[in-house]
Amino acid sequence: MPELPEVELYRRVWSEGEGEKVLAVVARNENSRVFRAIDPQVLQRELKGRRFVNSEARGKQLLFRFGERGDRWLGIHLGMSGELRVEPTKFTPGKHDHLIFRQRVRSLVFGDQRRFGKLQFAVGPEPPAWWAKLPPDLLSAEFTSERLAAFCRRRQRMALKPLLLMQEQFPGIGNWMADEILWRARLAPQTLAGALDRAEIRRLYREIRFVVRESVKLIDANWEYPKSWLFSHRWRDGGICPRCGSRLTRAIVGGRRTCWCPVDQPSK
DNA sequence: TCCTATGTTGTATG
DNA sequence: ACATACAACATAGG
Repeated sequence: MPELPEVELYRRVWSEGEGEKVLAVVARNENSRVFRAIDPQVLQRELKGRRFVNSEARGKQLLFRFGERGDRWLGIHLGMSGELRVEPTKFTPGKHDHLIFRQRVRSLVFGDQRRFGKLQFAVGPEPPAWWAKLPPDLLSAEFTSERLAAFCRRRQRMALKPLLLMQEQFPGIGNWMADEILWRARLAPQTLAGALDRAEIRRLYREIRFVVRESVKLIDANWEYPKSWLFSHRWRDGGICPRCGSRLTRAIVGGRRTCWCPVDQPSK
């Protein structure tokens, strides 16, 4: 169930194998939904014997580059339950392990229990179109508060919670990050995007950037964050706001589980 | 048994 | 055509 920082963590896991060849490509459960966009046999033919060059994460999307010319591109979206692991060269794959790259001293494994994940592949000198057309990174100069304001105007009837989950504008933001951002910006999740004034847009912008930047910096191996964040208090009923001590509210907003502080984030 | 799940997408509706 | 809402996808765990 990875969001931006967890996806980046997974990228780093596989990066241990960068610079080394893929000796064998093992695709299992070939009818699995994770292969809906590619033919696993093409993957085997095109990547066997190729060097794993490098990798990049943008939002929840991952891109892995292979080949002496760097012209083989593997895209991975982890969906709800995807994971990337490193295992010994010879290990017995589990039921949910769909793709394995065997290298000299390790195996790179893609597993996905619920199979909402998606693999993509392309050959060419440049990153493929589905990668190049991804929206600007939230920490880039392209993501400005003016851009955020324009999006809020266009989606003025949408509540902030589902708004922040729209990957076309907020790549990498997921359910917990959206709650964290709104809590820090002191905005109720049901607030309509079109109702924000200039100062509120500014706050939302600042906290989007803060949560993206700091979560990547602070995430640990257990996927945990400081207790001063909303993060660890939002999962179960009865949680307490780590800022003001009030009882947190949990409800479905925009179809998704949402947690907020009714005192710090009052409805208008 | 029933309910839940950190995501995306296709379809229906206005 | 555009914006919005929601079921569907597949599976395991509490």
